[in-house]
Amino acid sequence: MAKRPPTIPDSELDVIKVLWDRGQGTVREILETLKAAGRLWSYATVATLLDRLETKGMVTSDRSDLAFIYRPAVTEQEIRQKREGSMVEKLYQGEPGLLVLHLLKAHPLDPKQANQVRALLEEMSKGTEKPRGGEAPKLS
Amino acid sequence: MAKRPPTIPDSELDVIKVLWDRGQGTVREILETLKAAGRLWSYATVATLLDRLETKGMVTSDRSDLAFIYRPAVTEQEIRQKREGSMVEKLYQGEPGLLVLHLLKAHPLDPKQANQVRALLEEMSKGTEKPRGGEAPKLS
DNA sequence: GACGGCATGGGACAGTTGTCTTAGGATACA
DNA sequence: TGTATCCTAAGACAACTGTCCCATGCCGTC
Repeated sequence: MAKRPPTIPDSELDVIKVLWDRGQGTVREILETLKAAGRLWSYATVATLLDRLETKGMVTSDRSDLAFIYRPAVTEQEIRQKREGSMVEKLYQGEPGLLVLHLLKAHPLDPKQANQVRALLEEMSKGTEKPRGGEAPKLS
Repeated sequence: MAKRPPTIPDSELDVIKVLWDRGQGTVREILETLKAAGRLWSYATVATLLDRLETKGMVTSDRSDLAFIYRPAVTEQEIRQKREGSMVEKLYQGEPGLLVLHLLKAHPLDPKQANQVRALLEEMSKGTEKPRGGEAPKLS
């Protein structure tokens, strides 16, 4: 039956995002933050989601006097990476370039971002022009 | 209870992708195509997935002498669009540009695609060169 | 006109997600 | 010390996913 690898469904994502933002938090703090953002969940719901995140190893908790304090155990970058990866693989034949193209066509960028993208491309092509420029493309 | 809006989970995606490729197909044809691609499912599994896709309105079927013939009722573009949209919203604060940037940083494009992207940007900026400053900075 | 195939319809079943209720322990303030 | 609070633990429950089994029906062939 090979358990499926752990994923972060949307509701859990909402929760861990709060942790990414604030660094840590108790159930109640997270609940309030979410409430402020329009996500009106019950206390128990948030607790359950944190629990599930913990069993998946996505957050850690440690007990303080009063309540458990949760902290993210994975970074937003990692999750983005993973999601992008699976999206590219599933819908773009494993070609990130296709996704980029598709995104650009579907939603024109505002000029500032367009420039950032251009700059990035510039830099990349510089790096690749005379290959082996020592990319260090590690950026997790 | 508010039924959740219909989504296409991964396994169904695998099935509808075959339909996008070949235009249409019977259960058996799809099964064989998938098998060739390494997805070894039972006949019943494929049938179930098609069934679910149909109740979601993602494919249509019509009976021929022998077997049902299925056809996609949504395009790959639409699904991509939807997935991109929710990804951008959930992980990139609704800013497609951020996703693009992130993708480029994480996976350097091969030169050909880089050029395509550049060209696209060029074209876009031509269209938007002296735009109205009104970006519509709507981001909830 | 009985048999072997392939098809459909229906259901099964465990694991995941979305959300919450409730019971029971610790805290805290009157 | 009693009562209001807040916390955790446990688990409920329906919908969705991933995968399949089986009963029953149509069809062509021997």
